[in-house]
Amino acid sequence: MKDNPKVGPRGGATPPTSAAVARRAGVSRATVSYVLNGQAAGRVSDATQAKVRAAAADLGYVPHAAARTLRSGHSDLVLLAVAADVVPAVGPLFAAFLAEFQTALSERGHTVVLHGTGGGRTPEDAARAWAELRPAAVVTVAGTPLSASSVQLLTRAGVSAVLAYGAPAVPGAHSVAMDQGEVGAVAAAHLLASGRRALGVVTPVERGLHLFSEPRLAGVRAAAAAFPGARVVPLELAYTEESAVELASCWRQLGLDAVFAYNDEYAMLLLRALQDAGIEVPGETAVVGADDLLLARLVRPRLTSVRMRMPGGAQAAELVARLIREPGVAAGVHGVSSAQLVVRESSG
Amino acid sequence: MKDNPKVGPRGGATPPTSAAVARRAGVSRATVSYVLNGQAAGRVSDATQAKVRAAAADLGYVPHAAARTLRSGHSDLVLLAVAADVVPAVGPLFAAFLAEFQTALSERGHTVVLHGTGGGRTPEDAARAWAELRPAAVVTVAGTPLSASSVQLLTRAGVSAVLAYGAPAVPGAHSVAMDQGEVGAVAAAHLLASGRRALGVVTPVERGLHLFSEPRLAGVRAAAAAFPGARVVPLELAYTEESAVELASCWRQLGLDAVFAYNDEYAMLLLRALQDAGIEVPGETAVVGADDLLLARLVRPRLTSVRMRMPGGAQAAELVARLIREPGVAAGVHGVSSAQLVVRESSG
DNA sequence: TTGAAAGCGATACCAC
DNA sequence: GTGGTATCGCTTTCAA
Repeated sequence: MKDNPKVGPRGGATPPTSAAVARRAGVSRATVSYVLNGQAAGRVSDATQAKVRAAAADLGYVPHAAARTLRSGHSDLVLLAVAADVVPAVGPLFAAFLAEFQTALSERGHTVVLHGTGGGRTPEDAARAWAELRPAAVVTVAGTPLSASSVQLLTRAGVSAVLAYGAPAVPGAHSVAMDQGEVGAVAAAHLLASGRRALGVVTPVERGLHLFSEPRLAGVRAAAAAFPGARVVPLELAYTEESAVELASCWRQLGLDAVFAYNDEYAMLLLRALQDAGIEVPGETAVVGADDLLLARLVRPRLTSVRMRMPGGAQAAELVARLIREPGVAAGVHGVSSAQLVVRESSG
Repeated sequence: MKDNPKVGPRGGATPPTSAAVARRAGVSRATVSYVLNGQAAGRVSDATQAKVRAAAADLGYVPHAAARTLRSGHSDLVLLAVAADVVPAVGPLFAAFLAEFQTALSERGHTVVLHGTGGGRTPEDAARAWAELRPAAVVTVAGTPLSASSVQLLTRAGVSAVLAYGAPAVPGAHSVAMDQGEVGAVAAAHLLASGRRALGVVTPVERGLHLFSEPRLAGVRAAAAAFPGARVVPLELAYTEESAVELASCWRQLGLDAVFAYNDEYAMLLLRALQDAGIEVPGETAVVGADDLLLARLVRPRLTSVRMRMPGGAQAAELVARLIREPGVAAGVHGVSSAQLVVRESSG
C-alpha cells in the first residue's frame, strides 16, 4: 500500500522519482539509473531492463534536471542572453539564427534557453542571474551588455564558455565580432563615392538600439572625415509614421543629399515619408538601409542596403560545443563579420 | 591552508559554495543561508550579517539554482515554449510580447526562459524536455503543438500551470485562445461584402506555419460557403520574390478578384508582384493581409489587414503568476482574441 | 548481475 | 543568536 503517489502539503501529487520507479520494478535505484541512461550494457539483464522501462513509462517518470546537474557537477544548458531592450528589435535575422543554433546544439545533447534579461539592470546583475543557472555556456547576443567583470563572475561560477556574438570583444570572453562601425563606413563610402556630400544618419530613438546605432554613426563620421566638404547630420527617428512624416516635412531645410537609415525598416519608413513629401529618391536624396531584408526589395525604388555576413547559427553552435568540450582554449576572436553593400535603386 | 579554491579534475576552480562563504566568515552554513535570504531579522546580529555579506562578495558567491530547486521542491522558472519551426515566423508581435512578459514576471521573482523546441519531435517528447527542468509554469506559444497527454505529463511532473497562449484550448491546460479561423473569416466577410466572389488564399509553403494558415483558410471557406457563387482557391507561396513572380505571372488564368494573403509580409510580396505583372490593385484584385504591421501601411495602395487583439505580455504574465500562486484553479479559457479588420486602400 | 551508500549545494527544523 | 544535520533526486563507486 506504499505504491500510490505521495501527497504533498498542498494536495498535489509529488512527481515520481527514480526511487519510485525502482520500487515499482522491484530493483534498486542504481539499476534504474543505469537502464535509463544507457549504461546498462553488460550490467543489467534484458528482462530487468524491460521491467524498469515499463515501470518508468507507467509512472510517467521524467528525470529531474536539477538533481542531475547537482550530482554531475555540470548542466547541459546553453544560455542565450538577450537584453530585453533588444528583443523587440531583433527581427527575422535573429529568429533564423536562433532556430539554427538551437537545433544544432540540441543534436549535441545541449538544452538551449533564451534568457531575456530585464532592462535597467547592470551587466553584473544580469550575469549573476545567468550564473545561478550554472549553464555550460553563455552566449550574449549583439546588443546585450557584457563587461569584463561579468565574464569573470561567470567563469568563477563554472561556466566553461562565454561567447559574445556580434559584439565587440570583451576581455576574458570569446567572441564572434561584428564591427558595427563598418556598416556605417560601407554605406558612407558608397554615398560619398557617388558624389553625395551631406549625409543624414538616422538613429532610432527606441531604447536598446544605441549600441548598434552609435557605432554605425561613428563609422559614417570616420568615412566622411576623409572627404573634404562632407558633413554628417544625425537625425532622430521613432518607428512610427508620425515621426517619419515630421522628419520629412522639414527635410529640405536640412539640405541633405543622402541618408543612411540605420536599418531597412527605418529606411522604408523614411523613404515613404520623403516620397509623400515630394522629395525625389534617389534624385534629390539617396537612401541606404541595412540588413538586406526581403521586404526592402519590394519598395520602389528598391532599397540599397548593407548586408552583414556573420557565422550562422549552426557555426556558432559548433563553436560553442567545442568551447564546452575544451574549456582550456584561450579566449579570443573566432570569426569576424563583414559588411557588404547591395546596391539597388534608392542610391544613384 | 584549506581556504584556497578547490581544484577540480580538469583544473578549473570549483565555484564557491555557501559552505565556502561560511568558512570564510567563520560562521555556519545555516547562518549564511539566513543572511543571504533575508531571513536574518532578529536571528543574526548585524555584525555577523556584515561579515557574511563581505565574505560572499569577496568570493564572488552566486547561489546554485539547481540546489535550491532540489531542496525547495520548486523552481522559479517559467518556460516559454516555442516550436523551432515557428521561431522564424514570429516577427515583431511576438518580440514585443516576450519583452513585456519577461519583464513583468521577473519583477515577480520568476525567471523566464524561452525554449525553442527542436523540429521533428512529438509533442510528448517536447513536453518531456520541458518537464526535466521542473518549471513552475509552461506557456506554449501559438504554433507550438501541445497535446492532452503532454499536459498530463507536465502536470504529473509538478508543473503547476500549463497555459496555451494563442492556440486552441487543450484539455487540462489553461488557455488564452485565439481562433485563427476568425482571422480568415473576417477577411473573407469583408471581401465578400464588397462584391468579390473568387477568393484566393495564400498559404505559405514554409514549415511550421500550417498551424496558422490552415485554420485561416478554413475560416475563409466557412465564410464563403454562405455566399452563393463564391469560390475559394488556395495558393501556395514561398517567401521569395521568385515565387511571388511566378504566382503573379499566371494570375489572370486563376480568375480571382480578391486574395487573402496569410499575413502582411506575404501580402506585400504578392502585392508587389501583382503590380509588376500589370494587375491593378484593388481594381482587378483586392488584397488583404494580417497582423497590421507598420510596414504594410507604407506600400501603395496601403494594405488592408486583419489585426488580432490578444491579452499582452503583461496580462499573460499576471495570469501565469496567479496560476502559479493558486495551482488549484480549474483549467479553462482566460481570454479570447478578437480579429478586427483595418480597411485601407488595397481592398475596395 | 545487482544493491548499498556517499555526496553534489542549499534550506530549515530543532537544539544549544 | 548560532550551529548541527536531515533532506531534496540522482549518479557512481565499491562490495556482494
